[in-house]
Amino acid sequence: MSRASDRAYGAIRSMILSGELASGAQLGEEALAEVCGVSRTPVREALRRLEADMLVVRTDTQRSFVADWSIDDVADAFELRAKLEGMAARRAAERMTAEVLDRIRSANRVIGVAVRQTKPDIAGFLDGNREFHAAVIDAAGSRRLAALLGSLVEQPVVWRTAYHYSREALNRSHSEHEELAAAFARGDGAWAEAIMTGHILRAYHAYADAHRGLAVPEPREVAA
Amino acid sequence: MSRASDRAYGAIRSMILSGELASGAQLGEEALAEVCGVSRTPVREALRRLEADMLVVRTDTQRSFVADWSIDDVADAFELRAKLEGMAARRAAERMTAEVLDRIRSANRVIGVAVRQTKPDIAGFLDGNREFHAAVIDAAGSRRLAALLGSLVEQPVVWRTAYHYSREALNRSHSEHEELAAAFARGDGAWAEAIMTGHILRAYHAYADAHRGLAVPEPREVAA
DNA sequence: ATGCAGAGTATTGTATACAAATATGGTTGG
DNA sequence: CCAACCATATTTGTATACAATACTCTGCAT
Repeated sequence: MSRASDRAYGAIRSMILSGELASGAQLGEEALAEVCGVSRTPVREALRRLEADMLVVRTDTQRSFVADWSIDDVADAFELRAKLEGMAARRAAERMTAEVLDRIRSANRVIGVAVRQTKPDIAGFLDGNREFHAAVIDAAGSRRLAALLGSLVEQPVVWRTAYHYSREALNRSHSEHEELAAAFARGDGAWAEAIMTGHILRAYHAYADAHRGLAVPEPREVAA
Repeated sequence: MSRASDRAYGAIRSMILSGELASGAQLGEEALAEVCGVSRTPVREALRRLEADMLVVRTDTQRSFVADWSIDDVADAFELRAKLEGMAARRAAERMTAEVLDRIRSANRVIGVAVRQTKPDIAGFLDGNREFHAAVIDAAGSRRLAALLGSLVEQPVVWRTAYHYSREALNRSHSEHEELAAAFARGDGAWAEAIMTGHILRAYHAYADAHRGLAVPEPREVAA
């Protein structure tokens, strides 16, 4: 069984990503320890990890809060992710193997099935998408690049917003994945990088479009 | 006064960067607590932070060791840094202010003085260099980008190797800084990005050249 | 009303004790 | 001689107690 600090980390993290713990909510160590059924020690460790993930911020007086992702923060994260995952795609293409290509194509099939439903299967789409991008990052073969991207892929609000994506956005995303797979098959690093970078930036715009259409509370300010 | 965990973090970090704690050395919590004059609790926190910085690795059985930076790891880190700091330079150029430009130019003067000594003042060069790059990263105005770059700029071995840089490498580095300042003054983001990316990659080659000339022990293997 | 001072409350930081897990070294059986 | 195994020593994980720090709310003075 996993360690208490891992369980606390996972529990708090998923509460943040799901929105159960809202932006700006204070994260008291005692209260979280209660919820997770452990002592403060593993909770403290979990909070520090989440802080490194930028899902949690601390004030200058050491109080922890759920990080507040303004629309600018999200744009910033996507811009960085576009650049870094572009690099990952190029490297992956340069060292592509049959096994990895299979993994990528099988992820694409999942996405294709999800997108073609009469009512698109968003959960399936997200699963396939996650697997596709994980495969690319693994194939890039850089622990460091993988670590940097780790803090950029999971963002609160963003995945939940996928449930409001337009069918056009979903179809375009799927065809871009196909195009990427083709570039990988040819070992065309420059092309893979260009497609991937554009793909992430378009994913951001799909998010921003869906986001604008929703009644989103203004992000409240949180101490630096 | 700073907190015990901060002192432990700084102490262990500088021991790693200076080489006092060599690659592959085991980092026992008890022993470090003794050295730092604190209990294990803050030491544990420091080790987790250093792990996030990738200066420390942990085995699958939770033992901590000083990370082993092979020449490939260093190349990888520089490649990422070149890309990200290129982004930072572009953003900085786009939002340049008179104050920031002053800060950058004053850092350049420090570099210029250090480089022009009959026997180059490497410590001064490194100080000016650090300040220059810190100013650019600050001016980019992205907390997230700054956080990602944080784990890439300080590398064990690398700075120590600067003491073996050739005069040509130092002069070229200085003139590149001047060229960057000029791009910033013009607000020329694309140019600043191009120069900065090349600048970092050349810094890597200066490192690799100096490194090859030294008697460097083969990196010993360390458990994953 | 507004701002400041102080006591009292709540929260975080550190040390320590003990439990759980892992490494080590020697012994035995093959 | 080697490998598997057990007892022991070492190391890490967690809980808890207490200290230090930060917050809050009241009352008072302006």
